[in-house]
Amino acid sequence: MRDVTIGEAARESGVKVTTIRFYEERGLLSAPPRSEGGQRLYGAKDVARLRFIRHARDLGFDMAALSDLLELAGHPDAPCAHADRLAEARLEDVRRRIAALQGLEKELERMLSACRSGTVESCAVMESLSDHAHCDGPHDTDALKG
Amino acid sequence: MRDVTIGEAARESGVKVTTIRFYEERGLLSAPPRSEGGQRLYGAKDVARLRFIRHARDLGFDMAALSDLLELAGHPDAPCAHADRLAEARLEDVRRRIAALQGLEKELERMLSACRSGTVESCAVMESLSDHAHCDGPHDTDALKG
DNA sequence: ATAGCATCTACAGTGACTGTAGGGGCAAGC
DNA sequence: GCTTGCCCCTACAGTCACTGTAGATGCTAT
Repeated sequence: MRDVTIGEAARESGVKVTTIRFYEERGLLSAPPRSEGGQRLYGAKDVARLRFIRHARDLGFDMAALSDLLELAGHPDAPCAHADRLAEARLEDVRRRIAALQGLEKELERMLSACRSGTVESCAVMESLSDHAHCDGPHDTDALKG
Repeated sequence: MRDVTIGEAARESGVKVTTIRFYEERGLLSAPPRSEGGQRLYGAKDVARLRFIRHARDLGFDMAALSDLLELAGHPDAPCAHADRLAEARLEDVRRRIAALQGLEKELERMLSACRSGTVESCAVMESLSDHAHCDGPHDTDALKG
């Protein structure tokens, strides 16, 4: 378990140097020992923890959930129901986001397919944005001009 | 075109009171006239502009794109190619996010379906997070934001 | 006149970083 | 030994698009 500098830990884990220091400040990572010159020295466990963090962040877990997950990781004998719940909450959130984005995709497609590259006045994109029929309330396209 | 207070403008447009003031500060909305008591007074055009802003924000346009769109809205004779490009960029971004999130959805589903509610040590969720095999490729962390 | 909500300004806080300024550490080449 | 050049250090400001707060004032209804 040789020690590596923050730069190498960054390269190995895929977490940026500044972000590693930020995680240390936020307590996601404990402060590592330092070299005589004051540089941080990381071992293999730290790098593994960084990779864990990065993977979880990539999956959309926020830092609060990450704290929980890292706490759990330190207690392998505990029941995993908690981790399970966190993952389920993530999955629900991801599905909600997908549904919302697919709605946007449809609306943007509709806007673009109707665009005839004329002037702004008759542009479907602008009309679409002025038209709040898909949100709520009345619309008044003319009121925006001038 | 009767004038309304910020509260009513908020109700009619669906943009919160504080957010309206924030937009004014950022120049998305020009400073409206005031009542004798110093309260902001909005006309129908302002409310329409707020609805336009809200709709565009809902569709994921950021404030820089919004400035462009609002500028365009003021020049109805200009060609609409610019608005078109903005919408296309939005659509591409939305599709990238959807693809990224569907990847996450699959991974989370896999994690959860393998979880036997045992201990953390054998929990598929934790294993999955520790295992970086599924995430070596280039990453699009942005896909998770917003 | 009073109650009670709406509005005002000004500023701090959010999440998860990113960027900058101004310095010091460290290995290689001269 | 000295310089070059990259890596690292701390501390703090900036990002985005708001949200929240405090304390004062305006407006409306009773």
